[in-house]
Amino acid sequence: MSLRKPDPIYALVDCNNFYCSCERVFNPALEKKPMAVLSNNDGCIVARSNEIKALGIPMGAPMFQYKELLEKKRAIILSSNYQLYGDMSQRVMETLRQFTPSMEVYSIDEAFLRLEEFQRLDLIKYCLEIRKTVKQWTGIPVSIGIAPNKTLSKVANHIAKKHTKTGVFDICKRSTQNEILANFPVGNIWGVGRQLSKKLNEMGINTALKLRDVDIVWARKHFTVVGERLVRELRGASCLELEEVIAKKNITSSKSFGKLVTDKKELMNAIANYTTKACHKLRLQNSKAQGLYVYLRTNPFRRQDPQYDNGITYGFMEPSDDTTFIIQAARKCLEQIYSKGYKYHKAGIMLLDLVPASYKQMEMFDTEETQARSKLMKTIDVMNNSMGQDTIRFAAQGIDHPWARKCEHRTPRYTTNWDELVKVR
DNA sequence: TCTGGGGTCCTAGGACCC
DNA sequence: TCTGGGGTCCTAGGACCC
Repeated sequence: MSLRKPDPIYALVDCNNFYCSCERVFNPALEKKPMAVLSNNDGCIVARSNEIKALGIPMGAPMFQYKELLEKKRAIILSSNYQLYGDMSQRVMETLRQFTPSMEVYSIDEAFLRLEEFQRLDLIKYCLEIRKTVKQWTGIPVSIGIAPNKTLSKVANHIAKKHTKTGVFDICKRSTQNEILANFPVGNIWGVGRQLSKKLNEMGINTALKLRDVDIVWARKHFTVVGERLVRELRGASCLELEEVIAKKNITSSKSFGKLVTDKKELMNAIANYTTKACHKLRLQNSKAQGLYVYLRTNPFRRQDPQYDNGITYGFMEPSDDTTFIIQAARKCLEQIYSKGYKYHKAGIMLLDLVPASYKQMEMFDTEETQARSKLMKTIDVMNNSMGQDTIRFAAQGIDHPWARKCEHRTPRYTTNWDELVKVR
């Protein structure tokens, strides 16, 4: 009897056209119709139904370039509804957890599952069951790729989505790998972006199979450790681990404005809002930040305007999760980088070098005041969580937000707002 | 007119130390 | 005129992902 741990088996579960599918769950009339979901400020297309993909509209395309075509095709255009998608994502992930003890939530619509424990079962059948359950419990269709590592599970998922009726594909067998990789464009591999793809193609390496079979030392020399790891994974070794708990190392909040902003007060207002949002997230993951980065920039697409792009970091004496303190720090940063006369288009903040909130406090800083403030933050979070975002706000956030952009086509937040529940007549 | 937002990892190069 | 070498830490910037 061998006590050796079985080799890993990964399944990548990926929701099909996730944002579109979420919308369709609550409005079945959208089914089979061409539809797209726009980025935060209705600027770019960030989710496309199959019908839209068929029109050749790429991911991330600026809306204004395709407006005419979309209107002609009578496409349904929606603003993004992140509260809805976030909530639906949680439901999908909870469902997936029923099927394995080890899983990594990789993004809002993807999760890696480890399935080697279930090898005695027919894994394809098992995945079909997963797929059916997710659909039944949440209404969201998913595709599943089964493989010996993450990179190949991405390949398998791609095949599952595009070339199967079942939505499940297994690439564990060597012969299957040979066949699939030979026809898989190198640029579609996870981790091969535009630059790398261009370079590889120029070298004549245009399929995943060709990349798999290059010399490993050569791969390292030309494409660093990243390239070496890629090649190893294509060969079937598992180099990227499952990361079950991922505490973020930084938290960002930034947005481009609805109009160009010149006024320092308005900028401070926006920055206070971003800071508040980021601090809330920070406390949600039980972290504290050790520093802050604040940046401002003009619109690089407006060639006619003088350009400005500047940021500044601010280190804290002590890790903090206190919104009031961090807003003050952000104010100091803004004072330093604000320059009069520019038309600003975007501002953002980043909470840096996060550490666990339990991180040992230096006694001199752990005063009654900081303890009281920490209690205050908790109270604010509890109230805002139960009564809605920004029920309690900080003065610096301001009341009017003339810089904010609208989302003109947002659907109701069916699952998270009492006022917006689905009405059954 | 209109071009997202939130992340990670890796490398190169400078500063600094002995 | 000669002008070390190795190590670490930090930061900026590039590339990639969803």
